[in-house]
Amino acid sequence: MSLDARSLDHSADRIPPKFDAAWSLGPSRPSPVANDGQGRVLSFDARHMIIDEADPARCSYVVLEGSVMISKMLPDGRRQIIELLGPGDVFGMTTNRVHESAAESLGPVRVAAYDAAALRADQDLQLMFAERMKSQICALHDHAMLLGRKTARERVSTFLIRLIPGRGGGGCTGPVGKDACGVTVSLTRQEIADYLGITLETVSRAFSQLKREGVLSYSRHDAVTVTNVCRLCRLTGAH
Amino acid sequence: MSLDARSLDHSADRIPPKFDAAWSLGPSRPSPVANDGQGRVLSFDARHMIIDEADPARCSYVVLEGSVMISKMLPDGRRQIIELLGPGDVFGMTTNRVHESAAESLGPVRVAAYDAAALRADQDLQLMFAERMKSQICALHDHAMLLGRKTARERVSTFLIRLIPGRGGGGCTGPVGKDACGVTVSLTRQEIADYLGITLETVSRAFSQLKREGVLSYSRHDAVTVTNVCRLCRLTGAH
DNA sequence: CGGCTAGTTGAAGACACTCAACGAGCGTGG
DNA sequence: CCACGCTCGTTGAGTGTCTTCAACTAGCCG
Repeated sequence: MSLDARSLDHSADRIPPKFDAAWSLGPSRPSPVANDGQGRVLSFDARHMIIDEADPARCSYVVLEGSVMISKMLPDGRRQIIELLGPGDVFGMTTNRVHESAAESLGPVRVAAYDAAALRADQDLQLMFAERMKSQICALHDHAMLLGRKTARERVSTFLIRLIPGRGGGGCTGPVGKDACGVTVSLTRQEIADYLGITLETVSRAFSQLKREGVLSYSRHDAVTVTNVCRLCRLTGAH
Repeated sequence: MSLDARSLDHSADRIPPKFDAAWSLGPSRPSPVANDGQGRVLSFDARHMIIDEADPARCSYVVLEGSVMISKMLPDGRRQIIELLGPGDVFGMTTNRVHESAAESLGPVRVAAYDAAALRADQDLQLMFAERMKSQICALHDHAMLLGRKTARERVSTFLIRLIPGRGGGGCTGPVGKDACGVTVSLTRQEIADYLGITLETVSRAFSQLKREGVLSYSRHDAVTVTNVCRLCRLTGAH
């Protein structure tokens, strides 16, 4: 069994949006987004700030390849990672003059940037943005539930389930044969913590506990095997 | 000084979206949304379920008048209120066959319902939906920060500041003369708690503490005077 | 090998939760 | 009219989960 989720065949446009695990993948296939030349294509290395908080708002972006994380900071340094985005997802939209959240590449990434004029001119592009915003709003709703009401253990379980394409969601088919699955965790413990609204120690403890209980196994930090997906699913609080 | 925020002159389309306090108002002015007859206008009493979780997805909605709250439940009964919406805001969009969150009227409310075909046919409507989704995504980002990283006291302070139009946000002008303001709290303590991701007791304690410290004063539960808006603002964690 | 980063684990403490009692306000009905 | 029940809010006491602080380990690179 592969430890690398990227070997699984699923494209961003077929997965129900709120369980889209595209951002968990390593180097990813090009997104289905048509780029008719109006959008400037930009490439960034890993951990590069694409948008800083309070940057003047010039463009909206589409992720073409790779993963992007959206975050916000409080003046005293507390950080919240708001969204984890994969190919097809959009970011940088604002009704304000400035961006209200930062965007950073998780790995090497390619994005397309569209200024307001380009967007206004292309109706297909507008529709695509609208569709994506809908799915991302669903994901944000789910995440608000996680942040507001779930325990640390449930948060970490939910996080891990989201890494497994097609599982844990409404359209989950249930276990198919041996119910194990390998996933690549491309975030540090600190980043997972900032995403889940807990501390890195709590994340670490939750991982260790799940490992001790036989739900997970791993030797490398970033290559985790979920031994029993259904059991993990029952720990998310959603079922 | 009035205890009723509705007396203040501000329309939904001029307020920066993430600090839009339209949902804090009582009976509200009609929204600027053009209703060209394609959308069915629906009216509901207070505390009426407009959408149940897992309802088949038929329409997208625009709030015309009144306030709507969007929420999700876990199977064990834990609830999270995800969004509080006012005139101009949209809800019910989904890429799925079913709605993934519930919508309930806070007071008497009028909404316009558009099915997919109506939306596809009207480009202005699409644009309006897209613009609103942008602002609501910003609000969801802000709220994720609140839920993930703020203390109970900061959450309640943020909640109260959001009730005050034009204050607490980026475009905050600072105190103008005597820095007091009356607001109408049209949610129960339980609802505030479910919105802020804490318990009703914690909400109550936070209110009491702020009152004891002289930041707030109130005799009725739903009519609160913020005695010193700037001081409250400094308690939100955002400044 | 030393220094650095990332992760794990332990001990102690704080913040919010749970459970419970009590009080205020309101509508109903005797 | 007042008693009653009901809902909603407040407050207290005790508990628990998660945080904080700190020590320690593993892996990596010069």
